[in-house]
Amino acid sequence: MTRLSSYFLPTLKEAPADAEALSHKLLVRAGMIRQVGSGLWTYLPAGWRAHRKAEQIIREELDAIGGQEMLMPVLQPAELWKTSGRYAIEELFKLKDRREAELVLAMTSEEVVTTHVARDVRSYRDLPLILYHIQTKERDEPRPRAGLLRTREFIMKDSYSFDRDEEGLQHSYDLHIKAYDNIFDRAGLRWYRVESDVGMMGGSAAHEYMAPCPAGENEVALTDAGYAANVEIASATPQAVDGLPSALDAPEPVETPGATTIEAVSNMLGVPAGALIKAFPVMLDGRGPVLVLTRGDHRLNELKLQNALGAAVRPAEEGEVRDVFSAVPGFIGPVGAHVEVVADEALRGLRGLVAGGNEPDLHLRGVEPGRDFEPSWADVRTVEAGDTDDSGATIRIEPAIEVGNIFKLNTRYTVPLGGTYLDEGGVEHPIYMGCYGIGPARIMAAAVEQYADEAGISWPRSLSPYDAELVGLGKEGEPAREVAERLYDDLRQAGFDVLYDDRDASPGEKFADAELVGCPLRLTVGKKGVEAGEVEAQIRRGREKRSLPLDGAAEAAAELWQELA
RNA sequence: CGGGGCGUAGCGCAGCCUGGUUAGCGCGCCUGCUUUGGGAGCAGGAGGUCGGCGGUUCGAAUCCGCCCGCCCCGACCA
Repeated sequence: MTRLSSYFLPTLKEAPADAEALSHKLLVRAGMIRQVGSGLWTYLPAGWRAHRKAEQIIREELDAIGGQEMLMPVLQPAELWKTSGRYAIEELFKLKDRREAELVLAMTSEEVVTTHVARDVRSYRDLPLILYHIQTKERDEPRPRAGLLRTREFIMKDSYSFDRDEEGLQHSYDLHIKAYDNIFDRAGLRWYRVESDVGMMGGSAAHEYMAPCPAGENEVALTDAGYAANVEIASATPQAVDGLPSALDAPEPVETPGATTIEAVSNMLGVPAGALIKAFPVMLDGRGPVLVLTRGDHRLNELKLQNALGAAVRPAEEGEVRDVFSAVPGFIGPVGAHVEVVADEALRGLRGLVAGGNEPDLHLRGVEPGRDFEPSWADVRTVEAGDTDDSGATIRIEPAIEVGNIFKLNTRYTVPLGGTYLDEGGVEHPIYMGCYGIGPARIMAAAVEQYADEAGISWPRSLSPYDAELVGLGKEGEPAREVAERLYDDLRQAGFDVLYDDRDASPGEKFADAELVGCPLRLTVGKKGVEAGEVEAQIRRGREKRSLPLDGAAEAAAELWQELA
């Protein structure tokens, strides 16, 4: 029984002043969520129903690939995290109990699940396994934001696969791709599966599922030819430099007083920014100084640089530029450099470039990589809209919400935590592992972001808290109300989850609330309709209205429902 | 962590600069009557430690100091 007259669905005419993202504003206004603290949210009854719809889709698809649902604790011994090497993570909440024993609040559950597998899996006969749970996660985020998009406490489905070798892991990974594709299709989202960073903590492959929308925190590079990657790691063919100066036989000094920026040098010499070599003096963890070069119109991508060099990178400090690089800040360049030089691939083959002269107020023109200095080459720049993929298709860049990710961990956790098995010959091997996450709350937020209109939320029918909202007009005791009551029963008989607006409120208020809350179908029973023998149906997405016969309205509504997205 | 902003009734805001009786407005809420196909009308009513602590002052929402909370941009997000 869900009658609005007694249901806790506190809708608001105005959004909280500090809400910025559309999903944040609408989920609050529609009475789905309320804030408790920064990054801490309560799901009110209707919001929780939507969340559970998302969970259930995830559960069914994970079960379909052989996943086994379980439940692990949020509160975990610090010892496990010390063993795995993750205890130092700043986002990890750490605490002590009354006996001063150290505990953590889990942000994911690799340590615990691996411990169970390590203890109880001994034979190749016990593998493969896919284990998952849908559990609260805690993260001490530096900056929670945008309602449900980035919170300190949230519910996540995390699954873990255990296989005897890389081939098995690949199979489990492929199964998850299949499950995830189904999940996001069923959730009604527009989504992309993109290549993503494997991180510093080991692992050999990773993909993210991205739902494009303006509030997204991530950027994805896409082409119509099917290229899809997180901008963090995307690669592409750069656009050519227009107006490159002609080549010279040897570099030639040119006075550039006070010109320490790309823009200043470019203006002073009358050459495009792309004709410049941008030089970044960086310090490499455990390897010392490196001079990194990109084209002047390109941006260095620190993550790609770090991955290319295989070590953590930090910018050199001003003193280091002078002492270690023997260079002048603002005029640093690769010709005659005393340190290792790494050049971005986009510079390869270019001639007639302008580079810093390593002396105050001096640049060199006619510079040619490979002739005037010998770099090692790497792809370390950030791709841009307008670049092209291998097939020649043009890159576009869209903001997106990360709604899921899949990750090959290999033996990153099984080795430190002792996860091994014996093969047919009695030989011990480490177990190969994968981990796979989905945030149901982000699915909700992405659905709101992607489909909302000026009137409010428009849920995909698979996520909607209720299948339909029934609006009964008129006063209690009037014939229209009795008809509405009967239809309410019929709809429930027909298998609908119905939200019935039986409040003593004006029609306008009821319609506005129904559209704000966003059920895919609205059925209205009023005096006029009853006299004409019809029920008005409104399809929320597009707000198209249709007339249904009063006799058999529930069946007609069920048919209409089948057509909805 | 760097930068910016905000904190006065459930929500949205004014008042603060220039200190001075019972701190206002709109929406929402309660009661009654009317109204009922697009956020109704009239009448009456309830609701506020002005984020907290301390200071200045005869007197502080208002001035000063410290603290707390929240939002946005950036950094960060293994």
